[in-house]
Parts: sequence; structure tokens; C-alpha cells
Amino acid sequence: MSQALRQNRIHQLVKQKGYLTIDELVAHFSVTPQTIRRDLNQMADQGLIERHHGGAGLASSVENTAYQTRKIQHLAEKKRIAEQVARHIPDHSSLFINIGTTNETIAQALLDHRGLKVVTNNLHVAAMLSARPDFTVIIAGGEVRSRDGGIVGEATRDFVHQFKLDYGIIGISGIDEDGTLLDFDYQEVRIAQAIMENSRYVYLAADHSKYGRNAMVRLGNLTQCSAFFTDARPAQALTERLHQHQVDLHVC
Amino acid sequence: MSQALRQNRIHQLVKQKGYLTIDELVAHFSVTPQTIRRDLNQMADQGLIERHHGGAGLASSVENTAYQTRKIQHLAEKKRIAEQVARHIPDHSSLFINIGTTNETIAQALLDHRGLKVVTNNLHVAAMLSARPDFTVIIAGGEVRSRDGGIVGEATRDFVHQFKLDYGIIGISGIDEDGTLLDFDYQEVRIAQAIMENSRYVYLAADHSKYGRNAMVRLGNLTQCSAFFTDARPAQALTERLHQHQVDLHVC
DNA sequence: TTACCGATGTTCTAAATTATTCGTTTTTGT
DNA sequence: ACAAAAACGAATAATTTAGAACATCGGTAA
Repeated sequence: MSQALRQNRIHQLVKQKGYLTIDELVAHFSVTPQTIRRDLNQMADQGLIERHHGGAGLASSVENTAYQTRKIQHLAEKKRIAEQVARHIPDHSSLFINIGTTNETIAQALLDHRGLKVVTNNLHVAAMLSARPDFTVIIAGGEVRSRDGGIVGEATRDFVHQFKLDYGIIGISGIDEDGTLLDFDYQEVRIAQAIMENSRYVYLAADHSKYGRNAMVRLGNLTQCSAFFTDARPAQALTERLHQHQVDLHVC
Repeated sequence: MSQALRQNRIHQLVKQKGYLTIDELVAHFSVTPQTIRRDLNQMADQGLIERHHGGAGLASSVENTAYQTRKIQHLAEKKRIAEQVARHIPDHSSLFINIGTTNETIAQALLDHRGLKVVTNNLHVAAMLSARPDFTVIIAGGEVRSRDGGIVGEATRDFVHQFKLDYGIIGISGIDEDGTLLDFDYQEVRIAQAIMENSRYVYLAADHSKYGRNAMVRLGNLTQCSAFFTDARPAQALTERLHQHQVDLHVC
């Protein structure tokens, strides 16, 4: 195994576990401690990880928050959903992306696209997509919530209203049995509504954990969307309603 | 099998597996390692794959931008400077941070502080600092430059003018012998100036590579700052000027 | 046919990577 | 605080890989 590859794997492992001892890495890769030290030192020089005695951990910029753990939940499902959503977004189109871990996974999947124009109030999405020089990334201004990297508030809503884009990609906290979309956060709902108003197509992405979850604030109804991407078939009644309102259902 | 055909197959295999050793390819195609190397080098020249020792892998979609390399240059010096700047920022104070890799290092060093209130037009700084729940991070809105994660423009300047904070931390591209601060980017300069106007203390951080570098746009003069943090003692004349204007000089 | 051209194989030296050894520093247990 | 154990970094040796130079092969066009 080459050095580059091993360092990549180490980086992934560190991001996953938060901390690794040299012994663990020696056992994992079957090389000498000295080799691991060289790797870790090189990576620390690049700021990829933080070097400690006996091992290495995350560079302090990426601390493990509640948000980080939420991000790993249902990751496989989210990735499948994200792949599917990305397939339905053509190159060179314009889109909104709002807050939510599912949306961030979608942003990741969109990295292979070309020339996208993206308006977002999600700091993580902006950071991810702005790495692509051919993308236009526009971020809303305001106070950043540490909880999820979201930017919310009146000003953000006005900001969204400046645009009229092809696609709006929104995430939610819960879906009621009758298709009512629910969220925990009042401000976030206002922004999602603004996005729905100003998008030609509205794509909703939600994994099965959102079914029947009780959140407080009403956002709208599933029937207002153009397409619904999920990983588990919804209840029969809801499926029929979607069909009636010509909402495309994509079960991934 | 022709060269073109083999290279095509290699490309497919790399995309499939993510990484291939030369040995694997030698076995797969029954040719000598030298032939494989020639193939890989040619393909790497075209940017199709990324060459490593012992094999080749995917060309990372996140291209190694000029920004990425700039970020590693003088990293050790930048870290020392950042530590020193951080020591001069008290907990619970408010500050501006603008664009630049040095500023990002400073943001990193500020992660150990408490209750900071930060206004920035630097996406990376915002992402880093927003991980801390007790920080208030406010980001300017607008188009994100992929080059450096900066948000610039008229609106950003107005945004800065909304605030009056304790500290302004600015970076620059060059310092002339007489202390003139220079930058390559006109828009960036406007924002730095706005920050200087609206900060009670202005901290300038610049490593030695900035001395005598010729950038085009005039930002201001070192004497307008409250303190100057660097890693190498400036020329005698400049040192005296700083002393005359009561600018604190910190050589780290 | 014959000279030429590109691709491949062969050989050899330089460079990169890894393992090993050893003295020094840091951590840990008492 | 002290000593043992663990970990570190530097130096060096061993191994692997890279790259250049040249020979060979097969096809092509004059």
C-alpha cells in the first residue's frame, strides 16, 4: 500500500473515530511505528490532523458536536437519497439548498456536476460547494447557528426572495401521515417557505426516520413539492395522495 | 492491446477501485512496470488520474487550488504569529476577521477562547469558529469566491459598516519599505479599510514573505494599526517608524 | 525492400519509502 | 520526586519504485 493511500485512510479513520493511537494504526496497516509517526507528522504539518503523544486526533477545527453525530445517522440511506436527487439536477442549473444534514449529503453528491449556481443559508454546503471554481455559490448573511451551520432570520428570508431559481432542495424534521411537513424551528420554516415560493421545482428529501415524527411548526404539505426522495415507501394513503397531486415519488 | 485501449481500461479501473498499484496493473495487462509507468504518467499529465508512489488513484475532484498550497506555505510561522495574536485577544471580546490564510490560522488559534463575537467575510473562518456554541459568528452574505472562500463586494462593505467592534484582524499581500500596506485585490482592500474604520484596535498579521512584495492596491499604512504581528524583525527604518507611531511590534 | 516511427522491453542509477537502531524526552506509576 | 516504561526523533540501512537510456519489435510509407 502506498504512502498516499495510507495517509488517506488514516485521515478517514481519524475523522470517523476522533482519535487514534499509533499502536492501533500499526496493527491496522502492518507497518512499523516509525512509519506511522512519519505519516502523522506529515499530515499534522498540513494541518489535516492534530498530533498528540501516542497518537493523533482531529484538527481542533472539527470538533465532535451533536451535529456531527447526527450527520452520521442513517448515512447510507442519506447517501442513496442524495445520489438520486443529484441525478435529477442537470448541469448548469440554479438551485436553493437549505439547512439539514440530508441536504449536506446532497451537496456532496452535487460536487460532480458542472457549473451549478447555488444559493444557500447553510454554511457547510457553501464551504463544500465553493471548492469548485466553476460553481457560483451565494451565501446568505447573518448569524451562524453553531448547532447546524445554518443562517436564519428575517434578513435571510428577504435574501432568498431576491432570487428565482430552477430547483429548491429542502429538508424537514418530520412528515405527518397526511403529508404535512413539519419542523422544529419557526425561523427555518419561514426560509423553507420562501425557497418553495421562488423555485420552479421543489425537491424534498427525507429518510424514513422522518415519518410520523412530531415536530411543532407546520411548513406546508408534501403535495406542494415537485418530487419526494426517500428511502422507504410511505404509507399507502400518502402514496396515493402524491400520485393524485402528481408529485414524483423516488424510493431509493 | 494498443496503448490507447489499455489507458482507457486503466482509467475505468481507477474510477471503479479508486486506487491501483503498478503491480496490479502489471499482472492485469501482462506488460512491464515501465510500460505501466509511462501510461500512468501520460494520464496524470492529462489530469485523468493522480500519480502516487507505487500506483495511481483518482484525480481528487477538489482540485489542489493555488489556495490550498498557499495555505501550507510558512505554516509554522503563521502558527506562531497566530498564537501571539490570540494571546492579545481577551475572552468575550468582539472582532472582525477578514480574508487570508494567516487570518484562518488565527481563527484556529482563537478556538480556545470563550464567548467571542466574530464578524467575518471569510467562509473558512466562519465554518471554523461556528463550531463553538458559545461564540457568536456573523458572516457577510454574497457570492463566495472559490479562490479563497472570501465574500467581497459593495454589499459586504456596507455589512461591515453596521458594526463597531473591539478588534479588527486584517491580513495583507505585501508591505512596502515605508510601511505602506498593499493588496492584489481592490474589493478586498475596501473591506479591510471598512474594518479598520470600525475597530477600536487594528491588529495586522503578516509573515516575512510579505515584506517588499509588490501588490498593486494601496490599503493604508502600518502606522494606522494598533499592533503588528510578524515572524521576522522588519527593517530598522520601519521599526523606528512603528515606534514613533506607537504601534506595538510583536516578533514571534 | 528499406528507412522510419512509435510502442515496448531491458538495464541501470537515482530517488523515495520503510525498517531498524539508539539516545533523548515525555508520560506514568509509586 | 523518582524510576520505569513508553514514545519520540535522528541517523542509517534495506527495500521498493521511478526515470533515463538504449535495444528490440512490428507496422507503415516511400
